[in-house]
Parts: sequence; structure tokens; C-alpha cells
Amino acid sequence: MVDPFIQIDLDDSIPAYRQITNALRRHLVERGLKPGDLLPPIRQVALDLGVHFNTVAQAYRTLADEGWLDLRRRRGAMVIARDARPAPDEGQLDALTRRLRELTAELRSAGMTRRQIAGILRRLARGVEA
Amino acid sequence: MVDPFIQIDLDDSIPAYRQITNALRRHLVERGLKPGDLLPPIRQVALDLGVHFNTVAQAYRTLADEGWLDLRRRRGAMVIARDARPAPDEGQLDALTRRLRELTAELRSAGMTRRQIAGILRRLARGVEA
DNA sequence: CTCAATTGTACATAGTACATATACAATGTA
DNA sequence: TACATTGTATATGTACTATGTACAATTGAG
Repeated sequence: MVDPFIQIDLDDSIPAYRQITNALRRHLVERGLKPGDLLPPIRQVALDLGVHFNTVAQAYRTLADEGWLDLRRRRGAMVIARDARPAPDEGQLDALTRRLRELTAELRSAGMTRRQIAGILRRLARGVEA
Repeated sequence: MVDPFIQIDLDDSIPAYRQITNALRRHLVERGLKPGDLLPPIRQVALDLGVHFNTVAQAYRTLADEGWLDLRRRRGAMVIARDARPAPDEGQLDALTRRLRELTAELRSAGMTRRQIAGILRRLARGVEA
């Protein structure tokens, strides 16, 4: 079980189920959630976030499809070891890196300075390598 | 006027009008589009991308709201000097940087190595400062 | 061993957002 | 002045999101 571990913004244009997916994936990648851990029941998370449990279920299923979770009735959602890295889909990687550039442009457009943005990116780079 | 300057993926889950907005904003921030430049008419872009012209119009209007474009009938869409930086909305910046972390997690999840991701982020940082 | 509670699943429906169709308004130019 | 070209406004069809409700599986209490 993990505490108040994600947070979403229901007013955001990104749909809730995708925000939940993204937030959980981040924890999985950054090892905040380790193999063997049990995620809270969908109804519990739904209550915390203020959404319907099926909305959370959709996120869990997406992550299960990506190979992060093992879902079983009554037992819950368990984090998997995920030994084999998926064969990288070149197109998908391109799209994601493009989105990365677009996001930095959004930061710039929102008033953040070049220096600040560069700092954030470098810090992120350092964090990823750890 | 600018050439075949953006590219979108109609199968992507991100709606077309937002992809167009993001792609154009990137060019604006990176100075591929300079003050005084005229963007192509919405119908022209729409034809190139295979969407309805109102879809492009929505993107243009979003960027006009952000202070990037000056839209006038018959005259077209002109890039503005955008002298004053907007007062940064702390909440928005938080959301964007969070999204940045989520995106790197997606890259990791999609099979890219930590080293590759760090490289991309550092290159981006360098590019932003230029 | 049984049964009830707890967990995820399946599918129908309501609500919202997206993309388009169509008509319109403004304005530069022949 | 008339018309072509450009962005604007609004209604509508479609697709996506979120929810409601019923169900299936499985664990554990008794």
C-alpha cells in the first residue's frame, strides 16, 4: 500500500483516467512503487481522488497492458518485476520526444526563463540517470 | 509564409487542434516564426493536415489568446512581438513541470534507456539556453 | 466447508469535448 | 464598387470520458 501518493486536477484538459495513469507510471518508473508492492483497491483510490472507480480501473488496466501490473480479483493490483524491456517503437519515441520539446515551449510561453527551464531539464537528466 | 512546417498524428490521443497549437507554439518560441511573419491561412493549413479549417482556427485563436498572434479577417495571422512576458502562474508551471517528469517516465516505460533520456534532456537544455 | 465480503470486470448510458458543416462578416484589391 | 479571400459564429454529428449497475472470482472468517 502507498499513501496519498497521487494527485490529479479534475479541471485539467487531460482526462482523469490518463492523469492517473501518468502519475502511477511515474511512480513505477522512479521506483516509488517496487515489484511486489500492492496498489490500493480501485475503489479506495477513486474515493481519494473524487472519481468513479471505473475511471481508476481504466488506468490500472492500461498499466497492466504496459506490463507494470498484475491484476486479480479480490487479490488486488500487484507491481510486476518487468524484466524484459519492450522493443522500442521508433514512432512512439519520436512522438514523445517531440512532445518534450513542445512542453518546454509551453514553459517558455508561460513565462519561465530560458535559464530556469534549462535548470529543470538538467536536474531531470541527473535524476533519470541515478 | 512558412513551408510544410508542422506535422500531426490524427491517430494520437491528443486532439488535433491541440497538436496544432503545440506545434505552432514551438516554432514561435524557437523563433522559427518571427514577429511580422504571416502564418498561412487556416484553410491552407487545414488542407495540408487533412482536417477541417475550423480545427486550425481554434489553434490560431488559442495562440492569439496567449499573445502570440494577431488575427484579422482577410489579412491573416501575423506573429506579434510579444514584448511583455506574462506573469507566470505558479500552478500552471507546476503542472507543466510535473508533466515533464511524467513524460520522461513514459519514455522510460517505452523502452528508452536512462542514458538516452538523459542525453535528450541535456541536449534540450542546451538548445533552450541558446 | 460454506458463505459473505472484497476485489477487479463488463457493459450500458449519460455527459462532455472534438471535429465538421454551413452561413456569415470584414476588408484588401481589381 | 464588387468580389475574392480571410477569419468568425454557431449548430450538429461523432467520439471520447465518466458513471451506474450488475456480475465474477477468490480470499478468509466462522
